[in-house]
Amino acid sequence: FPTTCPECGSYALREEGDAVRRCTGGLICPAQAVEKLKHFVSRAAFDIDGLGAKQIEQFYADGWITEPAQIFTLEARYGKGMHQLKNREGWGDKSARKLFQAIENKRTIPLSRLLFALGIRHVGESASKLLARHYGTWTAFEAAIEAARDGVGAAWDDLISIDGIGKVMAQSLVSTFAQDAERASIDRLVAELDIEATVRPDVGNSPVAGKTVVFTGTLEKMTRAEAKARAESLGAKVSGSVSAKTDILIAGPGAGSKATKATALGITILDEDGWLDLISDA
DNA sequence: CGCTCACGGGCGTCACCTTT
DNA sequence: AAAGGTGACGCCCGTGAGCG
Repeated sequence: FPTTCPECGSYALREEGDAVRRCTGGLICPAQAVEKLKHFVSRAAFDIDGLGAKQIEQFYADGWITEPAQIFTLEARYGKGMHQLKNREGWGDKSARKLFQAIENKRTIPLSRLLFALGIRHVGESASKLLARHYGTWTAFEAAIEAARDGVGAAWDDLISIDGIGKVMAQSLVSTFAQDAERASIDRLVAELDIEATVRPDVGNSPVAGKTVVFTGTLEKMTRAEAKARAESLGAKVSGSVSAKTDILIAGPGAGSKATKATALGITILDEDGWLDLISDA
């Protein structure tokens, strides 16, 4: 990407000696803006079919999409007329229609995905789920972050009381929402969306409630994402790495170092069927 | 029909945040 | 301070859609 940031004259990240400095240009930094957009459409975020890193770079370069909210106004702006999407090189009528449909499909989005998609420092997929579960709705979340702005008081204490959220992450959230330009961009996005509230899972008599589980290898009866969602809905914590705190490793064919480590640590290892048996009563 | 790209599935590393 | 875990990488592969 040829353009450099007018603030730092460089790309989003640069190294100075041992330190990695982060451009503070925010939204006026093209390198950051395009990376944020790529993150926005990535798998665990909005996951819009037909809109990947490559397309984002092109749309950004042409000024068609410069911030997330503009994804949702793309059809209104380029669905018809002289300069419409289906006339672009590499695009035909079919792919254009599919993209517009894929975008419409994601206009309704779970709160946790939206939070992750915002690309706030330190707030990844896991932290986004914690926040969504804690606050439930966008309205509640937004109000809480604003109320926590000064880093003191009940809202701040409540925020850092969430298991897995510390001061660094809390500060990152608060300062993002305190930046006017950033905040305005988020508001424009939210205005385009229908955000689904998060319901706390009813753990009930789940055999795996409170257990930490790790998946490795290939699952044959479900996808990773399905398996993870199922485990979480049963109150299990799904981690990506094996440690002494792991309760169960579910290992499919092709399992590698995680299975070795789990064996060394004496952790219960189940195959996919064993896992399905375990959770079948729940 | 060849090519490019999206996409899903996987592996591992490592800095660094949170918890103990 | 160490342990535990997350987040963000980079890398691999195979498959399938669809443009040209």
